[in-house]
Amino acid sequence: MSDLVTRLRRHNWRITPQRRVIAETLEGSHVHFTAEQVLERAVERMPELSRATVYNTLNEMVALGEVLELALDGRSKRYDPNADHEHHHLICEGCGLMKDVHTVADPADWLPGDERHGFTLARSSVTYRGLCPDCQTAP
Amino acid sequence: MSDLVTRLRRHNWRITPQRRVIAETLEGSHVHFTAEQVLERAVERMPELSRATVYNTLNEMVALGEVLELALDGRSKRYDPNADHEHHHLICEGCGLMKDVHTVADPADWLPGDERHGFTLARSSVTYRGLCPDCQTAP
DNA sequence: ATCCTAGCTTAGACTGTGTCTAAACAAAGA
DNA sequence: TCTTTGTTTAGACACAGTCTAAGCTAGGAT
Ligand SMILES: [Mn+2]
Ligand SMILES: [Mn+2]
Ligand SMILES: [Zn+2]
Ligand SMILES: [Zn+2]
Repeated sequence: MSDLVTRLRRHNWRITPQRRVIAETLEGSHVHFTAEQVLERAVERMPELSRATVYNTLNEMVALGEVLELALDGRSKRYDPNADHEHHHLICEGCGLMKDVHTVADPADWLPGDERHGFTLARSSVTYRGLCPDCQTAP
Repeated sequence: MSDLVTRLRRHNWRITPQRRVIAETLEGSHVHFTAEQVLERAVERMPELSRATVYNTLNEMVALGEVLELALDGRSKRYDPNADHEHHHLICEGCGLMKDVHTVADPADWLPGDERHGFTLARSSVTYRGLCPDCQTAP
């Protein structure tokens, strides 16, 4: 049913009712929810669910590498269940709309050796900002 | 003296003593300070300087386009006086060290037309994460 | 079946980061 | 000088997220 739940189960991590609801909420139609948005929606299915559990669970899923944590503006972090598909983000500066996008090559290839300062590279992410079609016409 | 101050002056924006101290602090040897770090250091030169003025001034410099605001983790924003030189960032996941880096091409070229969802692109930024030389040996 | 233990969940207090407000202050122009 | 407009200030406030201490499971051992 939930692909994220099956990925999580592989880490032999206990799938409690709370964790299941949180994972399934996160994976729903719209992605890139904030923790508070996950709570809001998950509470509809499990009214006694607590804020602390949502934050704890999201942090654990990030630590397991099955969810991405996006800190793209200075506001709430956003959580992305799509951690098993390499992708980047395109954000509308007008309305905040966020789309997944795919680049034609690995951004790491665009960083020459003499710009790496002896670092080992683990991951790269690209953020594109602009205006969505709606915000171009009605600014 | 301070290149940032001369850039700011072009916007016919009043350079008050407070704003000068903030701009010069931001432009000092180490870049990518948080607002609190700017305050800490600026207060050494102007003890009566207030926290509100630091936040106000940094936001104004960002709005003028002369300072970049970086929200790369979920913690404090960082302020980058180097807004007139296109560059990206390489961050150590061990110690938080942040280096400026330059890519061999414009990241906008890596995003094909059919991945733009009708957006107009305004700016692109790449964040590379990994381990710095120190953190590789002493993890 | 019962007990034990480790892990999970909870409410609410707490912290860090940033914004807002209202009043005092400063500068520039008439 | 007087007026007007913009700037600075202290502190209250708001938001996002973490921590704590207590209670609650679930599963294993006996
Ligand atoms: Mn995504
Ligand atoms: Mn920089
Ligand atoms: Zn938009
Ligand atoms: Zn390091």
